[in-house]
Amino acid sequence: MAAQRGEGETTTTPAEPADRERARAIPEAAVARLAVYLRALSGMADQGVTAVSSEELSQAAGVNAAKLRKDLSYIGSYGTRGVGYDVEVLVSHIERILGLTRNHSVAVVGIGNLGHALANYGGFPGRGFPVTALFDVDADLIGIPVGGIPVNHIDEITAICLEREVSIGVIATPPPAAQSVCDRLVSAGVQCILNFAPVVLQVPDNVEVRKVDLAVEMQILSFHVARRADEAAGVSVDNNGLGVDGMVSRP
Amino acid sequence: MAAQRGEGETTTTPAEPADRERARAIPEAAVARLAVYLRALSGMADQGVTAVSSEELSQAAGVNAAKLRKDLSYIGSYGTRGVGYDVEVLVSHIERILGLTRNHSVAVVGIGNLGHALANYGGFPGRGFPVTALFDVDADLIGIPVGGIPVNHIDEITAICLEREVSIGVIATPPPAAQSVCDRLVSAGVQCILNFAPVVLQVPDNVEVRKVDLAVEMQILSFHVARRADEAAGVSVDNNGLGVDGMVSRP
DNA sequence: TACCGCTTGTGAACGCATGCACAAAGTCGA
DNA sequence: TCGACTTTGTGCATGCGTTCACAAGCGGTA
Ligand SMILES: NC(=O)c1ccc[n+]([C@@H]2O[C@H](COP(=O)([O-])OP(=O)(O)OC[C@H]3O[C@@H](n4cnc5c(N)ncnc54)[C@H](O)[C@@H]3O)[C@@H](O)[C@H]2O)c1
Ligand SMILES: NC(=O)c1ccc[n+]([C@@H]2O[C@H](COP(=O)([O-])OP(=O)(O)OC[C@H]3O[C@@H](n4cnc5c(N)ncnc54)[C@H](O)[C@@H]3O)[C@@H](O)[C@H]2O)c1
Repeated sequence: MAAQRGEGETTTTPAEPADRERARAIPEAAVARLAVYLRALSGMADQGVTAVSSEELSQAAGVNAAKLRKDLSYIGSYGTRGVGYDVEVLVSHIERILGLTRNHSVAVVGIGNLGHALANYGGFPGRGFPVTALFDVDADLIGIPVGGIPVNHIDEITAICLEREVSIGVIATPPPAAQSVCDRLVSAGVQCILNFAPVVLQVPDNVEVRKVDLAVEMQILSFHVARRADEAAGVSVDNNGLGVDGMVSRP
Repeated sequence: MAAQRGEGETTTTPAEPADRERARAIPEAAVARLAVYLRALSGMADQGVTAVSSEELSQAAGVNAAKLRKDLSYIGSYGTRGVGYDVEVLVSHIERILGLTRNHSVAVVGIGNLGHALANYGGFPGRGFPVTALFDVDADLIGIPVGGIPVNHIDEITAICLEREVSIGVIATPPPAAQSVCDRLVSAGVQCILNFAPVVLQVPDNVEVRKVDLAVEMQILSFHVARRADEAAGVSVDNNGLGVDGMVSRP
């Protein structure tokens, strides 16, 4: 990286990709891992560790060392060859890249089973994600404080989100309500949404949605159980199981 | 372990792509989507829809139609050209592939905020994932039923998991306890684990772990906020930049 | 029966992500 | 000061996953 010319990206620029697209220089997958590295590094810092090698950190994060180094290279060269990385320096750079240098106010919508757990969870505020607003439709809940924050009626969502500068909306309502809640959040200027409802949300291009779908997670696990069972049973391998008449010619 | 140079010829040819390895013919990413298709299809079936085209289904699942067809092709050819897919047929084939033809008993460990929400959640049993055991260390919780299941002490985990044939273990304990809980689950023969604790779990090869890490999800969203803000501010995309003094002014 | 329009299934191209291997670049001890 | 040793940063190859594009196949229709 030292003697590089002002080109920035070394790759042979292919034709003409939209300039704005250039922005996403860091692969999404790498971003997710950076968050994991950050947590491992924070833990180390708390224990007084000041330096770490890619080998050690990769172990703590459960990834390949080469991959870790490549991930870090996306954000710059902050290591010292022959030594490793300074924990604090790395922490601050990852925090900068992830946009953690400022707080991101969070609103939770749907204060049922899951909403209560989220609102009571102490792990977010400490990490720069203060929960500042809670919403529901249930009259019995309005005004009741959960995790120190009183629940507001969903109809106040626009005003309150703007006022409290909510940047992340969490949807924990029943599936049928999810899309409408999502629309309201978007109208209120919220551009990031974390969705727990098992529904595919429709949003404008400028809004980022991430979903946490426990049923899907379980089903993926189930798939692996089934595959393992099949393997053990010696069922050679054709996904066409159910041989009934599914097997036709395949040259 | 820096590699010695004597091995120039290492090209590490895999020599022989093991035949049995052919088994994993279905990409993991596709498996996750199949679960989403399944949900969309179930919803359609409930509404009396009997046939669906790849275009319609892909829309409902929020993916590209070509990708959907390729995903479905991994499990066989069950569509009718010129017509589309029979909803029920597709449902049954996806269920078969995902191993949903039999129930998967679930145990939740750590009945705190999150554990309560999970235990009370009605969405799992209906989908073939009955929660059959709850564990905690807190004496005040032992014996109390949550979602209809009484909480047992963690020390009983092995006996109860074996007895109730638990195949999926959900970890919802504080981070420091997660690894030990995981080890206990594995000893009890549980081969699939869903982990909510922000910890990288160490497990044997024959155990499948999936993690749900809300802090990471939030940080990914934060990254996008930051990226958007940078873009809007016209900061040409250079991940270096060290904001400390870089923010002072923009050329 | 023969044709037509529609939708599937898939070969092939492309692009992203992973992992390897090694030169570059630094530290440390003598 | 020098050389040996350590660890980073990255070019490159490989493999996976996505997307495109279209022939094959099917139902409906004349
Ligand atoms: N609880 C879990 O462990 C769990 C697990 C997986 C998925 N989920 C999903 O998370 C969501 C919430 O689950 P839950 O168990 O907390 O459900 P819940 O029924 O306990 O809570 C839902 C809450 O949303 C409120 N609500 C309903 N409509 C609303 C609206 N239009 N605007 C605002 N609030 C509204 C209800 O008043 C209620 O308080 C569901 O979509 C569920 O499928 C939950
Ligand atoms: N609550 C949330 O919304 C949320 C969000 C993100 C992540 N998490 C993570 O999920 C986990 C649980 O969160 P929570 O808010 O429910 O915590 P909590 O403190 O409310 O509950 C933890 C429970 O685990 C039990 N426990 C502790 N040690 C145990 C052990 N060795 N064996 C069995 N049980 C044990 C405790 O008695 C307690 O009941 C934590 O790791 C947390 O970081 C929670």
